[in-house]
Order: sequence, then C-alpha cells, then structure tokens
Amino acid sequence: MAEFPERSAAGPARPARRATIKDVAAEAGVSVAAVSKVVRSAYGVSPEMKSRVQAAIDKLGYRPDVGARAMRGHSYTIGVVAPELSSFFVTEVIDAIVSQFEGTAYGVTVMLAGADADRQRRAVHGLIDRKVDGLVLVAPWTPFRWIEKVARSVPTVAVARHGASQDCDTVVSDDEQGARLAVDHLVGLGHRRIAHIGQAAGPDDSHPLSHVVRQRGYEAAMRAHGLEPDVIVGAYSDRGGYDAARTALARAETPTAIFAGADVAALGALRAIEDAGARVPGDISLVGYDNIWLAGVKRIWLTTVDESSQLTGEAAARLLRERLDEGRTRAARHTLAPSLIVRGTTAPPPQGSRLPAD
Amino acid sequence: MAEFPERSAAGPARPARRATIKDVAAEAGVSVAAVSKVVRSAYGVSPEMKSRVQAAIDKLGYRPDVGARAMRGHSYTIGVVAPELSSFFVTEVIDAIVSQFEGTAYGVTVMLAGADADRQRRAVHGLIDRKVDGLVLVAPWTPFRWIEKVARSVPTVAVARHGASQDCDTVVSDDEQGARLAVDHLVGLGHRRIAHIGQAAGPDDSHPLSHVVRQRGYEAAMRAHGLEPDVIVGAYSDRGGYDAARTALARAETPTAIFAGADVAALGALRAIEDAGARVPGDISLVGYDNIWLAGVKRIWLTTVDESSQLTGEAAARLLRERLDEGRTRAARHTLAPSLIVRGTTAPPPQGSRLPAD
DNA sequence: GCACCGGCGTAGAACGTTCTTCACTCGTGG
DNA sequence: CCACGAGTGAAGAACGTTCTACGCCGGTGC
Repeated sequence: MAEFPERSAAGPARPARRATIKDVAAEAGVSVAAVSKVVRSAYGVSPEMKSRVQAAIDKLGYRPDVGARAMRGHSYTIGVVAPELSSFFVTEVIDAIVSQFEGTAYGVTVMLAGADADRQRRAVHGLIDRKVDGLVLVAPWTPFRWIEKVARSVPTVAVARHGASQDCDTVVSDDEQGARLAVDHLVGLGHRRIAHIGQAAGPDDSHPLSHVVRQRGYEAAMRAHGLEPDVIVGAYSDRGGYDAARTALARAETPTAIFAGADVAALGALRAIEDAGARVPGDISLVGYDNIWLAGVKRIWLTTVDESSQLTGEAAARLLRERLDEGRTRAARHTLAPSLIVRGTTAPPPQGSRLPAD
Repeated sequence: MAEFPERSAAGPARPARRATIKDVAAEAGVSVAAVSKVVRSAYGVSPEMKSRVQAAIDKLGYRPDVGARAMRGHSYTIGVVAPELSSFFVTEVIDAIVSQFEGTAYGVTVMLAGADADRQRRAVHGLIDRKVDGLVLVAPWTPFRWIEKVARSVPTVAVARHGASQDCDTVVSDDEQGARLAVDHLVGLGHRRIAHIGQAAGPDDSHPLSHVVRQRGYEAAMRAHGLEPDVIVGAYSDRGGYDAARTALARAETPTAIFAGADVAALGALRAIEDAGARVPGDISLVGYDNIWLAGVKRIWLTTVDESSQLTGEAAARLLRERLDEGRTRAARHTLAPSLIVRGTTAPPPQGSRLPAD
C-alpha cells in the first residue's frame, strides 16, 4: 500500500496531496458514494465492485479523513481526561482503556489537565470540539453537576467519583471498604492509636472523590472499633505525607500506626518517621492505598490497599462500548472491591504500648 | 456564557444543537464571514462589529468545530505518540510538552502505543487522519526512514533517536556521555569489573534509540580505562534487571559493580543482589539511568544518570512551535547533557577486590 | 405485457468552517 | 465632479465525508 505523499515533491512536480475518496472513485471508475459504502462495509455492494474499490484504496493508500467524517456523524474517537501521569493508578487505568479499544474502529486520545478544575474543563471542551464519541474522566475535579451536563451531550464515564447519577456512568472502587480493610488489619494487630493522612475535600460533597470516602471509611471503621479517629489533613504527595507524619509524631500521644490515603503520601510519611529515628514497622506501622508499583519493591514493601486499577479501566471502556455499540442509554454504575495487600510495613505495636481496653 | 446544549431537551422541544457559526451570525445579525473573522481575530473588523459578535458568541456559548476547521487548514492539535506510561521519562516529557502548549491555540493529544513498531505506526496514522499540525514521537520504535517519510508530510520531532536527519527534528540526551559519567564514577571509586545491563538493539542502526548508545558509551568508556566491557543483554524492566543481575552473579569473576541502562532494571538488579545475600553498595555497587522518581526515595537512594526529561519535553515543544509559528523549515537537532546523581548505591569495591593494576 | 420487486449503483445535498472575491461607502485629491 | 483607495462587510465556493433519494436493471407474479 502506498504511504504518505511527500509534502513538496522533490522530482516531478506532482501535487502531493493525500488521496481522497474522490481520487479512489476516479481510480476505480465508480462513484464516490460507492467507495464510501465499501469503506464503511455498508449494505449494497457487489463483490466485484468491492474488490475493485479495495484495489484502488490499496494502490492510493487512501485513509478516510476523520475530521470530514466527524462532520457527518462519528469521529471514532474516545477522549480521556486525566490528571497528571505521575500517579500509577491513572496510568494503569489509561493503559487498560487503550487496550480495550485496541483493534476496534475507535482511537483513544488522552488529554492531561492536572488536578485543576479549570484545566480539566478546558480539556473536556477541547475534546468535545473534536467531536469525540465518548469521554472518560479520570478522577475529575470539576463539580459533578457540570460533569452531568457534559454527559447529557456525549456519553461519559466518570472514574473515581462516588454517588449516583442519571446521566453519567461511573466506575468506583469501594473506598469505604478499602479503608475498613486497612483499619481492621491494624486493629487486628493490636493498634488503637491509628492516625489517618487525608486530603482536603475537593469540589463537591454529593459526589465525592475517592479520598474523601476513604477518610469517611476510616472514621467509621475506627468508631466501629470504639476508637477515636485522628485525621491529619495533608496532601497526597511525598511532601504532604512527610509533613502530615511530622504533625502526627508531634502529638502528645504518638500514634502507633498511620494509615495514609495514598501510597505516595505513605512514602513521605515513611521518610519522616525514619528521619525522626523511629522504625517501620517496629515503632510505627504504616499502611498506604493504591498499590503503586513502588509499594511492591522489596526495599519498600509497603502494606497497602489495591483498588484494581486495571479492572477500573476495563470497566470504564466496557461501559462506553455498551453505549456506543449496543445503544444503552440508562446510566450505569460499576463498583469494584478493593483488597488488602499485607507486606512489610505493618506489625503489632511495640511492647510499651497500651493494650486493648475492653 | 451558555454551556452544553442538552442532548434531548427535557422541557420545551428545542433543537438542542450545538451552536454553529451560522447561529452566531444570525444572532448578531451579521454574515458568517464576519463571525469567522472575529473568531480568528483577522484583519478588517470594526470594533463595533467585534463587540456585537463577541456578545452573540458568549450568549450562545459558541465554540468552533475543530473537524470543520481542520478541513480548511489547521486542526490546532499536536499529536504525541508515546510507548507505555509506566516510564517516568515518558510521562515527564509528555507533561512538559503539554505545559509548553498550555495557553496557546493548540491542544495536545496523546496516543499510547507501547514499544511496538506496528502499534506506533497505527497511532501515527490515527493522528495524521485527525490532521494534526505537529507530531512528537517519543522513543519511537519504527524504522527511522519511515519516521522521515512522516516528517515530510507533517512537522515531526523524534525524541530519543540519535543521528542526523534532513526532514525530522530530533531531541536527544547525550547517552554516550551519560554512560561515560557512570563508568568514570565507578572506576574512580576503584571498580574494575563493571558489568552493564543492556537491551536488544531495536529497529535500525543508523539512528539508534538511547539504550543502544548507552551501551556503546559504556563499552567505549571501559576501553578508555583499559577495562574489558561485560555486557549482559536483558530488558529494561524489573524482571529483565533481575535476570541479568543473576547472570552477572553467576560469572566466574563476579563484577563489583553493575551499571544498568535504566533505573527500572537497576531496581530488578537490586532485588536479585539482595536476594542472593549480597549488600549494595557494600559488596556490589549499582548505577541506574533515568533518575526516575523512585530513585530519589530514601530507602532506595539509587545513584543514577539524569537525562533531564523535562528539558527534553520543552525542547521538543519549542522545535515544533518554531516550525508552526515561525515557519522554520530546516531540520534542527537538539542535544542535552546528562548529569550524574551520586546517591547511596555506589561505594568503593570491598576489600578483597583486586586493586587497580597499572 | 404490465406492475412490482430486490439488488446495485449514482447524484447531490448536507455538515461547519475558511478564505477569496466582490460590493458598498466614505473621504480625499485632482 | 469624478476617480480612487482604504476600510468594512457579504456571498459563495471549497474542504472530504455520509446518506437520502432516486434510477436502472433483470426477474417474477398475475
């Protein structure tokens, strides 16, 4: 098959345009409409015509122009909006989405927008301007009302936003349960003073992002054990975890365990604890959340909660394809169960620690 | 400004279409051409008309359709093709490109294709079908000839491919020098038996990918010190590094230092070494390459080579903008200098080790 | 022999832009 | 008083598709 036309033909003064459907029609000696039918493998083409057109297509290296197509209907493009790529969760979700659409007529294009509502909004607009057929919003920071408005004009899946919706499909991990798993594990080991590193709430309350629910889950689980929650609001970053842990260590009664809402923050906390001369898990136990790749590295070996990012991406892609290919119109919600991965940063509290009371 | 139209209007039976330039023209009581001029802030609009049109645009929430625009020229879209996102280098490059185009008329769309020539080819085609104005290929695995052909039809920057080109802009880090920095550092500490974990060559030789040049640089640097190179061909992955290190440890004369061509591989090697009961850097020193975030984590604290991924991304974006905005047509090449980051995984070889000979 | 049908193919009108061409209105210099 | 140019605005032809509406053909049922 012919490849790209040269921009400015070096030798003979050829026009060097990209072949269009008209060129193919001329080459095959048929009408433009016929070529279109063949390309779309639509109804009403004789085998003879089909092969003739196909030959012309191959000869000219014809590929349909997506923009022109989009003007008449579908762009065969799925848009994904994600915050930064440094988060392992995000990259895994994206990879899963891409591979779900691999081999279909759809292409997946990703736009990066940070954890910034305005940039995300602009990215979504950019995608809609490009007439995407479907949208996946990963951990979107914008108000849910706005997302639903978007969803009413193009099929949309919101990932990592809790709460029901009429218009928008959602995929979430059960963060409440994840937090409970972490707390139960620590309590089971004998811990009673367990601090949590959280993050400021975010855009709205009715459809919270994961971290808010994790914190709520933590609080509920603590109370269920008759323990007092101790939340330190920090940030899901190395720095945030570091600072939060220092705050915790400065408490009158130092916690014997820290449950960080994200592995990155847990790493920062680990650094702070070790800088302070304490040992993990000897003096303080540490649990993260996300199961990033790093958590499984031997020297770190962080106990954490896995939210199956890959399944999340697959579910998002599947929901979209249901809308696109099968014509589903009712909103769907998909919830995944997290699991605890016990590794090396948790152990029973040190001897001097207070025993369970009741 | 008005937001998205509802797909199927709930209350009054409104058409619910997205506003087009025609709607704006009607609303403002001017011609379509005039609106187009205002949108493009082209020459020949009176202030009075401009403000009238602008008001209509705001009222209707009009946004130009990118597909329709693309048919007449520019799509204002930059396409980036990258292998997987798990590599820190890649994500940093992409982030830098995105932020360079932030605030311009251009949108950046990313396509993921793995380290697989065919998938990358398909991704590039997909982007060209979408009429991108510019292309950045990050560590492309396809033959360079093919890339140059692409570059002749749309401005293209190849990142991490060495060698000169007439058609295609390139941005590379001086991998030869990077390897030399690593070897010099180890030799300076007294090491003589230094193994290298490399990766199979790839698509072509005239314009090699980084890892090939790193290996060559390692070999040259070793010879410059009068030492025999010891290359273990593995893969740039945790598993690849693990296996390669085991191979090295099985040597009759065990190396006292390992220089891995990538940090991920170094991590795998670290695991293998510690699994074998040896200590880093006590028994074996270890140097990586890439300076991924993880290398800076306290518990790892890997000595490595930084190739300034951010500057790479910025350079790529700049080269593209030179072509797009300033009309440069000659190919340009941009080379960045890597730097050594000495951390905790390198030390003088253990006592029993042979002393420098000459 | 005629109406009708299914199968195949074509013409041509959209789709939402940009941009060239043209027309109109002033003000100005001759 | 006329020609002219600058400044503004409008009309309309692309751009590359899809898709509806239609036409032609040979066969079939009456």
